[in-house]
Amino acid sequence: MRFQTPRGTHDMLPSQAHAWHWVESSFSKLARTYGYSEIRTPMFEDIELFIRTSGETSDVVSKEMYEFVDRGGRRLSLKPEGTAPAMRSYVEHSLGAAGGVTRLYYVTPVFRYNRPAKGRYRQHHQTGLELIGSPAPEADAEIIEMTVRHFQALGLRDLEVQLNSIGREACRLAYREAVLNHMASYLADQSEEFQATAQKNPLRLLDTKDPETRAALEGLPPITDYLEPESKARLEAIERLLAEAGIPYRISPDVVRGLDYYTETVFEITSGDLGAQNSLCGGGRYDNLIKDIGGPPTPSVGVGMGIERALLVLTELGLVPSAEPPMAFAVSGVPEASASVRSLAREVRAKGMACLWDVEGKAIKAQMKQVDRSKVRFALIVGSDELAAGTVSIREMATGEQVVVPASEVAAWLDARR
RNA sequence: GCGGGUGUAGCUCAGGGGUUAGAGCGCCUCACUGUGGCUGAGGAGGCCGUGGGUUCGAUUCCCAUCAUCCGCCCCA
Repeated sequence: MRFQTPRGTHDMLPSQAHAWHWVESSFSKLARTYGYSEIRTPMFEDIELFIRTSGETSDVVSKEMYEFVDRGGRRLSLKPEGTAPAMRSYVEHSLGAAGGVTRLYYVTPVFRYNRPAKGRYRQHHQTGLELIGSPAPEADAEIIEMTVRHFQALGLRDLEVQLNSIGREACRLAYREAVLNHMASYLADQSEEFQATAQKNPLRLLDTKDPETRAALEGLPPITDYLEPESKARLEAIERLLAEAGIPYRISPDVVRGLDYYTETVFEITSGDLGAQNSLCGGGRYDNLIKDIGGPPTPSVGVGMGIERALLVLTELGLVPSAEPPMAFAVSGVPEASASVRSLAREVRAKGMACLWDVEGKAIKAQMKQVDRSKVRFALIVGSDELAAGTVSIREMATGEQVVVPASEVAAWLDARR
């Protein structure tokens, strides 16, 4: 019996590790420059946390959670998104007690039981940002700007933020009526399931790709026409702030998001290089979430960014930098040189440079082959001549040039060339 | 959850109802004599995804299943 990764999951192989480190470290570095601190929460939570926040009727909760009952009878779910767990922790540990706003970032796997496709996996990974405790539009803009800066730092250009506001409760109720009235004759011909969705959350209809539904939506005023004055002012303020930051954006009435906790601001960034799953990130404001899970009313805004999707685009565009080659490989030309090679390797490593060697003590030819394969920059060769003279022949693999250096100076010699 | 494509060597892929299933790349050995790459000569490696069916005979045809890819839905 041979085993393979469960459906929709992937091993992160050694050949891909540096690309992941690159994205993650670029992200965390950026987050820290804005004053964000990392938070790590468990891989699973009380399932009720997600039902309360994302909403019973959301796709994520209704059909995509990895839920299970543990041996103690607790109903749990692998985390399907990053915000609710972070807010659970914020409330549980009273992270807001210090006063002012709280800025958090995270890097986490998330799990959704959906059908795998390009850019859509059952376990994928997200980087995320949460700015907790401020109703200011400057907070919304900071999150959006950071998201753009993150993708820019990785080398992506031609990014366009798709921004929208879905208003507060009163606005959404009014808009729901408007959608249902506008679509009444069209809906009458649709399946019961489709009608039920339309009743429960008419906003879901707006981002459809079905041409007939699109046609039926023709002439429907955007939700932004129904915004309360405060919401409208917020949206306009965000627009000004983005313009000030030089960030291209577009108001997209179709962007509505699939999680119920969003209020007012929602946004996405999409990529043409991704196919059907073209969203690189999604975020927005969630002013009621913390209150809904038992915390104090705490207006907040955040974003989640997909690492796999970013890597898909970056790979497509050839923007993933190649891994830095190891510095050296210590080769023993004769068996007696073995101890010298080990001590040489130790000295190089002590200076913080990578140095490999052949634990099996193979013939020099075989070792040189390993040197070639391991893509190191320098081979440090100790044969009988070098052993007698207390020297090392250093061969630069790319050019074949070779110099003789006193053994005691090798580490410094390499250090000067990195 | 629905529709379609694809599963043959480590990788990318060809093939085809009938004795030992192929290529390129990769891997191993040897030659080029303290030293990799280049070249030449050898070699290893496949229950043709899995289970059933049709057939004298299946890796090839049919069905199922699993995986994967592309759409739909949804999203990261």
